[in-house]
Amino acid sequence: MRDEALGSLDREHVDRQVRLVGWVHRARDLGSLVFFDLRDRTGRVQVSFDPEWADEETLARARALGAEDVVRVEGTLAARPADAQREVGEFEVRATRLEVVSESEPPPIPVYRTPEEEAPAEERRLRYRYLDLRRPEIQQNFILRHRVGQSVRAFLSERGFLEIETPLLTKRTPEGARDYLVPSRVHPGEFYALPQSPQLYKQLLMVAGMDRYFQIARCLRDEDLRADRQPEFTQVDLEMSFAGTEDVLALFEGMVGQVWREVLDEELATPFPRMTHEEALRRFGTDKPDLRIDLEIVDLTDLLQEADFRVFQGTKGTTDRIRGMRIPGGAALSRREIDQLQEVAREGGALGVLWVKRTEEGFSGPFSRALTEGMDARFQEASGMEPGDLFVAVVGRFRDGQGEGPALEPALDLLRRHLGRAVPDLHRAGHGWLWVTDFPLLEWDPEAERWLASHHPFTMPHPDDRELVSAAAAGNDADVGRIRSLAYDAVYNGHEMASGSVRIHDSALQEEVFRVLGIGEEEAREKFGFLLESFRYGAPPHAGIALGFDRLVMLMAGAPSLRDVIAFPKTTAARALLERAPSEVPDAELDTLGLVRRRSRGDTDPPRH
RNA sequence: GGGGCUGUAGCUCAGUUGGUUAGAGUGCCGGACUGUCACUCCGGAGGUCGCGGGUUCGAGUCCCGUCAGCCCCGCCA
Repeated sequence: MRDEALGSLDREHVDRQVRLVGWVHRARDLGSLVFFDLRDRTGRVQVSFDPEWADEETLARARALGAEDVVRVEGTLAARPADAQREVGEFEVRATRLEVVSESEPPPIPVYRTPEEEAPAEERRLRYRYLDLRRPEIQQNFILRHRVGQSVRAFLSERGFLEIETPLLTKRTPEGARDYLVPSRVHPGEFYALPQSPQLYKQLLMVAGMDRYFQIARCLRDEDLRADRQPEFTQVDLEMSFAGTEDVLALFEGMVGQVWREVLDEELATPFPRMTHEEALRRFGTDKPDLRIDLEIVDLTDLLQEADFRVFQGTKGTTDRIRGMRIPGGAALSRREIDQLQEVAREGGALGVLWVKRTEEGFSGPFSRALTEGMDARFQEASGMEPGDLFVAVVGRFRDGQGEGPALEPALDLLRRHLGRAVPDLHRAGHGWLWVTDFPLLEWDPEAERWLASHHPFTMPHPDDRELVSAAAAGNDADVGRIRSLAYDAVYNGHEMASGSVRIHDSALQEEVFRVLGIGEEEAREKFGFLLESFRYGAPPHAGIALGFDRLVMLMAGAPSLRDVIAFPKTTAARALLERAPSEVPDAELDTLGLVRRRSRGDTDPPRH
């Protein structure tokens, strides 16, 4: 049908006959002259009709063209004058033939937009997704996505990883996110679950001797959505035998490094910086710090609780802390901007934020009263405050303290990110990759009133904390919260991008961890008996990681939402607007599945659109 | 489950203190136009003001409910 894709046209084709196909992007009808831009995924080229080379019938057909018609043209490729190459590029086709291959009704949402025109409402874009996806800008995202995927595949294949698919119809996940359930027709009343991740299968593949596995795997979780969360998403999932933390981290850095080199043509600095979970919380207030922001938390409790200032003195004899940040250049913030910080701090669970400015005249602001003579010099030394700086502090309970109620790390995290945006020069460009290691093995779930695995129940405890595990398994849970694990996260620009761990491959240790988790023998056998059983027959030590593929592509593409890098995404309410899912099914079908429909009260009609 | 924002022509939006026939740009239809590239110019059609109820002499505008989309909290081992 065609000689070339539009993006393949080059100087070699000038003065030659070409046959091209594509969509009518935008038409300009000048009477005897007609121009339009022909578009396909690879590019755009102007097609021109002039009585000099086109007959009247062809001209008439060109005048009748509408946006998004699919057409085939034949003509001579011509170079265009350099001063006229705006928009449509270097070449034009002087068309002698024009054939409408497939006519388009006026599209409900435009594919071509002027630079100033806002994009159609997202609802419209999703309803007519096949039109939305024709937009060259969004096609770029999918080209990028493809290239990242290919780069990852090649990298892992070259290093001996086998790509192996794992089941979509599987068993319920006992903990964690809500499962999507699929009723079994053959076994009425029983359900498959769609996998939240291939976690158990990839460990079984290690026991199966596959040595190194990867999969660009779909994962499904029935949880509420966000801009960076979809119910079905894709992970680059991998697992390696006879490997520990260092092997996984080095491999991952190599993989991301190759992606950056091949797709973005940039060299990433490796190895990535590392910090422990404890350090990340202490210095940045979060387990996924954005290292591009040049702000760091300091603890000034010992100094400031000696000041003549009631809020500070109130921390004496408690485990409450006074922590804050020096904001270089922050004194330039307006009163209104500083007032806004109260809101930010409250959002993070603090009662408010105390602040002090240092100007050439000295300290000013709410806690300057605490900085009496002597104290001011010590504060300045401890904080490093220069003229023009601002210091913000919150007072209360932090994670490392005792007592009830929310901890204040999130308040400092929010303040840090807010101020990183608000104050000029605190936010560096670049790629802030980093490893966070030694996550706690368990975290307390106040609702369930028990300890839950913070990564998953098969995570290897940190070797230095083995005794704490044994103690906790024996019933002494005083230090349960302090047990660290061999779990690690890769963080990129403040986003959690990948998460993994060294796994337990020893039945005795696994049983101990289950006991700490309050999972009985019976329960463990019922829930993951098949995995535990496999460990009895020679399980290799193994470790792995999973990378959020959509999220990585989103950030690489500079897209504001996962929806811009997933071809057919769901709405915030987990609906598919194009094909209209979920939808009701006839009672007969439910009957086959052994299901009975029960409607909520007052809900008498199927959802409309 | 909770909070916030949005919903007016195919699309993007304006619409004052509640007041006559709800507007603009673009797209669409018709006409003119020999180098456009956001072509230009002339004319025309096009409205369930998301939906339901209420207040009012009168509602796009005020109130209540509801649906949908988006952002956030909870949730996401």
